[in-house]
Amino acid sequence: MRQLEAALKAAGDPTRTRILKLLEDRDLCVCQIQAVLKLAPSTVSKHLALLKSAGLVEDRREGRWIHYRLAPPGGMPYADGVLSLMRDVLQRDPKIVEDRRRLKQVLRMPLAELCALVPARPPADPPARAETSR
Amino acid sequence: MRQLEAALKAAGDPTRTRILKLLEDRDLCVCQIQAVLKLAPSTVSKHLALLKSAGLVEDRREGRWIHYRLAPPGGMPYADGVLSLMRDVLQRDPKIVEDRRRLKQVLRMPLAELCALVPARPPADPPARAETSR
DNA sequence: ACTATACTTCGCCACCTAGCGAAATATAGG
DNA sequence: CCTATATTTCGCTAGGTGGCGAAGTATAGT
Repeated sequence: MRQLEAALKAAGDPTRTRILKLLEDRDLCVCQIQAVLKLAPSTVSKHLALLKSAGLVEDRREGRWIHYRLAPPGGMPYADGVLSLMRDVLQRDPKIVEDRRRLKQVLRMPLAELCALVPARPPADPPARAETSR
Repeated sequence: MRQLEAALKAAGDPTRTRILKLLEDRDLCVCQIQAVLKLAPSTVSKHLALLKSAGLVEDRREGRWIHYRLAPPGGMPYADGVLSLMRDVLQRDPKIVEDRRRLKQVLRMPLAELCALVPARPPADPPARAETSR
């Protein structure tokens, strides 16, 4: 029962729902997900950890990056059911569609470039030697 | 997306999961559910209200009693999916099995008797003319 | 009308959770 | 080893949630 609860709670948060829908098409590394969701890295990381502990996703290190993908069938007992439910759902949801659109753009650029700009800064961000602190 | 979230959150709480599994076999009134779960009436009521607002159950007044049942297909968009997921699941879970066992006993007695003893009082409860108020 | 009964609503409390930024960890490359 | 980068962990805060009891609402019966 705990496991079902974990899977349903994991899927039942809107941010994590968005992550699951993003991962439907392809594996993604944290910074790509972050670029689409526009949330702090720590926040994204926490969501991914929770999804993983619920058995809905798995991760795999690839150099400096950690790629996440939907868990394949046969893992934790209720993950399959929840994942296939999620797969059938929200295909036309505006937020999900918008996320997919943004993902397409994100996938255009190499990881190295992407992660540099991911904190969602306005395009122009001159170094601006701020000597104020210390 | 809000509706999917509501359905998943509704199903993702262990107490509400137990309620949904109880309702699989037959409609039940609040006091029957309460008798099985052994929770305060206000607590059960709140859970039922939440399940209802998520579209997972519906209610129907029957004299003094309000009966709840699982929502039939074709209601809120994601209720069906979540309900059929729930139906396939936890059939052997010890808590669920125990609930079903208790439910069988509860169904043996008429509603009138049941509700009287539901607050889980010790068997003897003398009237004790309390003239204190008014 | 009043009382009793079945439920719901309200107010409260303890706990959990999503978000952030700062600090820690891990890998790549000099 | 040292720096840079990608991700996680930690500490915090604001808001959500499950439990309860008390008070309110609705129906049945007198």
